[in-house]
Amino acid sequence: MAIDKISTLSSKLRWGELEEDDGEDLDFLLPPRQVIGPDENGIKKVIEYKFNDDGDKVKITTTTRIRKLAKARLSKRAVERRSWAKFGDAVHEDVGSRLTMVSTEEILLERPRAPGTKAEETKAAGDSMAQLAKGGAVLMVCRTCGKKGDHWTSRCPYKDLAPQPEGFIDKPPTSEGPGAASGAGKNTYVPPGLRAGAERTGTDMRRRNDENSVRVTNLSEDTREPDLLELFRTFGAVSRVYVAVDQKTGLSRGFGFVNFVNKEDAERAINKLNGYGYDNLILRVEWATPRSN
DNA sequence: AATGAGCGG
Repeated sequence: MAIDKISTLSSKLRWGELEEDDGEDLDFLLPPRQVIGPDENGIKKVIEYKFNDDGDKVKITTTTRIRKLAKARLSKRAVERRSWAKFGDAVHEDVGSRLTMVSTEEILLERPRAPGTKAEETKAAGDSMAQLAKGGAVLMVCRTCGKKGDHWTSRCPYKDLAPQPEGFIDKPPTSEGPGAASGAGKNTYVPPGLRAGAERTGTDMRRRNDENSVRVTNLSEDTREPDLLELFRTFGAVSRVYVAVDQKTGLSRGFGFVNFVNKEDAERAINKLNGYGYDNLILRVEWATPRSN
């Protein structure tokens, strides 16, 4: 740092007086501060003017080296990166001017999917959009027969006729049939027991067996599901018991259903328990008609 | 007298 005396204040303006006056600041009398550089060597000069304690006007030159110091801390690679051309949002920035940018670029993530299914998906989405435009909701498209707005896959009237989905990748799906139309089963894992050629037992385990459903009416008001189970399980495996309960009052509505795994057991239960006295009432036990939607 | 809830894409 260099300090050069430039001039001495006039006798009129004594430093001591100035300080004691209302702290008046005479810096406005001084030339403005100047900053030169830093140059290519990282040399930066700051020139400022001040009054010293004796009231002399002095020029203070401060010389610092920035770049050199900074460079010493940077790795070679980091220094090299500074010369890289800017790209993206920083393309209009000067080389070396800014090291980081906040990216506003949109990144779309792709869902990994087997190739070839994309077009179908897009098309299906398009169909849905078209339906929405017409004002209809697009819930309920049967995956078995492809019919829209009529039934869920689990209630498809053709579910027993439809070809079962083929096995895993080693067996390509058939190109015709309603199953293929909906794209169901394609590249989808199918458990061995359900693959084509697997042994089929008489009962289809994927379906809830509403077939062996028994309706029980004239139950006393305090009969609950555990009671029904106790009463009916003596005839065979029971898959479900249900007692209709009023949603508001929580009171039993006096009837319920019992589902049997085996039809014969259901039949025997009906024969034995219909007309049977339970609590203080005579039970009615008969086949239940399949429930509506 | 009386025929269930809820689950989806």
